[in-house]
Amino acid sequence: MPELPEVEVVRQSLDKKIKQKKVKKVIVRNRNLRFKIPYGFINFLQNKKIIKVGRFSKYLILHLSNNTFCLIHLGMSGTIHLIYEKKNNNFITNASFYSYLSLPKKHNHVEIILEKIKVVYNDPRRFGFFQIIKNLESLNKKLSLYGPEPFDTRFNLDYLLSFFKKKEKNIKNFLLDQGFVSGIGNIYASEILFLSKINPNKKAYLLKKKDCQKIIINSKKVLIDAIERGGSSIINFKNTFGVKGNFQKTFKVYDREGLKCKHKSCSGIIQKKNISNRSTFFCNICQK
DNA sequence: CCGTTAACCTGAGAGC
DNA sequence: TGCTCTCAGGTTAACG
Repeated sequence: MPELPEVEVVRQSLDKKIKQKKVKKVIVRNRNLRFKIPYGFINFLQNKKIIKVGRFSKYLILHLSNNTFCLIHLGMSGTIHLIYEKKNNNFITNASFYSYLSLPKKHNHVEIILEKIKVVYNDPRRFGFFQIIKNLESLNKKLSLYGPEPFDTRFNLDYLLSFFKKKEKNIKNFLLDQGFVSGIGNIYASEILFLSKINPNKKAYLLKKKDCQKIIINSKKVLIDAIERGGSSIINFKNTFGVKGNFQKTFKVYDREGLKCKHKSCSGIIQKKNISNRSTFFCNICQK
């Protein structure tokens, strides 16, 4: 589900609604996520204050009191929903809220109950995970394993050219490689390469300066546009209030197999090909 | 070191 | 209706 823009949309509403609130109770219904939720998880969160909600790449970062942190990764199908408390310990429950959202309630694996509001983590495929981090040093160490986000000044021409040197791997795979650049996923990789008129199969070492510049510019552009439109909702992405994003309505290539290329004066038809087990959409005519 | 593949899961939709 | 098959926003261990 979630690439950087979707995670950012979730972050914004989470931060607005749970910042400065204290964790009253934590319920773990199913600890078998991608990584098993550690047994100390509940005690770690309990009674801590959520200072703010941050994000790096596709991770949500709960900044907690005592300089501690909780990372949340949404995997493929994770969503986070906020539920308000009506009266004392009486949260708006199944009947109204869940039918309204058509949420598969059985996949609510974790609940974090705060003052007047609770955070519910729902994830049918269980590819997402939680991670507790005990100090700032450990957080930085963990995040340093990832490449810069496209917005980072380190994501520049020199960086791309030196990274691509002698690399046989195709550019599509590089955009998905979180050690190279973090935050881009399968949808936005296709979109970025389309705008840049670069063929996803192109080997990285063959890319020219101009190509790299286009990739840098369009990576930022695509992600920012997507954030502004509330992310992309293909199957089940929803923000914390159960509302879908809109970026999928403006896809230029993703999910457009067999349709006309959207570049001006190009007569191409969008193709779908499997590259490294991921669907990839592109125009064979204008993406060289 | 480099690049690719399979595996982790559930559910939706297509085709028969 | 129901069965089988394919596919889905991510990551990573294991392999050649």
